[in-house]
Amino acid sequence: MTGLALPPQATQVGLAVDIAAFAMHGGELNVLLVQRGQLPHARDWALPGGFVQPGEELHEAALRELRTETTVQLEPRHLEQFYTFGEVGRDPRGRIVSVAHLAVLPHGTVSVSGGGHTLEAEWLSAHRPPRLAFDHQAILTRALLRLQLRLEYANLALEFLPDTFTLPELQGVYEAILDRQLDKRNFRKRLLAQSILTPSGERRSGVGRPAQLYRRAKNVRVAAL
Amino acid sequence: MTGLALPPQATQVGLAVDIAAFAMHGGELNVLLVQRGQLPHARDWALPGGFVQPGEELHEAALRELRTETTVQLEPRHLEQFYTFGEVGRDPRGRIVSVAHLAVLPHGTVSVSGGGHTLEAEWLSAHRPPRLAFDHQAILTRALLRLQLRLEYANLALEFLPDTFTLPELQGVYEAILDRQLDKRNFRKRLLAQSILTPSGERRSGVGRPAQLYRRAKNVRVAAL
DNA sequence: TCAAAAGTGTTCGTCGTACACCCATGT
DNA sequence: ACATGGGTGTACGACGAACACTTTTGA
Repeated sequence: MTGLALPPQATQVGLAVDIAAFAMHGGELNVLLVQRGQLPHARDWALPGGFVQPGEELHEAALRELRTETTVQLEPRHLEQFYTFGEVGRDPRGRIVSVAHLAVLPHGTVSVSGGGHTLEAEWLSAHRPPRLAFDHQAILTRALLRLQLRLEYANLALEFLPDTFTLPELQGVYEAILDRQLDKRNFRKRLLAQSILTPSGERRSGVGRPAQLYRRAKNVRVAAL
Repeated sequence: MTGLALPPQATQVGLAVDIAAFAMHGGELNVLLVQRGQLPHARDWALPGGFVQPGEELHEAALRELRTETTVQLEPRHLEQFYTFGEVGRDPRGRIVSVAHLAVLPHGTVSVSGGGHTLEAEWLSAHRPPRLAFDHQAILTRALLRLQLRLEYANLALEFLPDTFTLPELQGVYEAILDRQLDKRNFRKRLLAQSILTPSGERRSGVGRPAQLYRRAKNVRVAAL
């Protein structure tokens, strides 16, 4: 670091992050929402988020807000910035620019509750959410688009599931994210052809015929960008 | 707007925009670079950019910086934000977060020269640029990736050309952006099948056989996101 | 034996890719 | 006539979409 100073024309704005955190619950794609405890928009639902602190990286701020505004314990399996919302009038408190992030939380991330400045935190339907504060509906819509894009040519669906899972479960994740039904035979053919799955040898019992369990093949990573 | 104030924990950071502006010159994809006139990185090449002003939208700031740092007259045919660079140490002057934009300038945007705080502005090779200041090489690389993505399923290539153009010229734009050769027959088949082009009836003479001129079909718009 | 969920193959259309020769003009 | 760049068609493989019945288990 040199001793150079910020030039005077450097506009100072509030820098925030908002997080659209997704997880699967009961076959539905859910998004993590908090109920605001402060003005503006007190008692309205909103995406978790908050101001970036000095010296804090953007993704660190996103992780911190997830942990302090909700009681999510597990680390996100995936976290990426996807768009920056900076429209002048988007926040009544002044010029606040928000770098929006998309997070995928692993299976088992169930119990959440409010913390910090929030009254409550809940997993709610991502495709049919309640009315949201600020421009958070626009942020959520864009997050869903990005998630659907990623599904196709990264393998983000695996991040929603535990280590071992069945093909019908994986298909359920795809269907919940795309919000439409898929053909079972085509889905299996396509997924198995990618050879990103290895059968674990075990089977999962329940009602009906037991399903083969799979796990992520070695050397398979989530694609970037 | 209400009288609500920014909460005290709202970190103030410098908010900037940087622009990767592309155009075709002599069959090569060029990017608009400026030579810095100030520290840090004085005399180094950099992407045009600067601080967002109070009450100014992000895309307005990008347009303003293009106009003041260079003498580009024409309006960009396409302008989109593509990533926000906010790493703590990316600028020695302090915490500066930059919303990076991708711009496409139309054909005929040739003469540029420095203005404002820049010594010089030039169109230089986008795929083989000189050494760049700050993290601008990373920004440029990401801009190129985004441009290549857009090429496929928006029709951004048309924005690089004048109203009427020949198919070999359009193919040249594709090849310059993708930085590889394409097959002439396959290219024509694919483009004509999209029915986004209509023959203008005229032909362009020169050396060799005259080429059919095309123009963008009515009702064809550049796709969003 | 029945209900419930898992598993399996084929056909067809579309799309990308590889590949070589003739055509129209200016000099 | 020749050099220069424009224009054309076919064959093949890969991939996505549509579509119905059999298998395995627990109750």
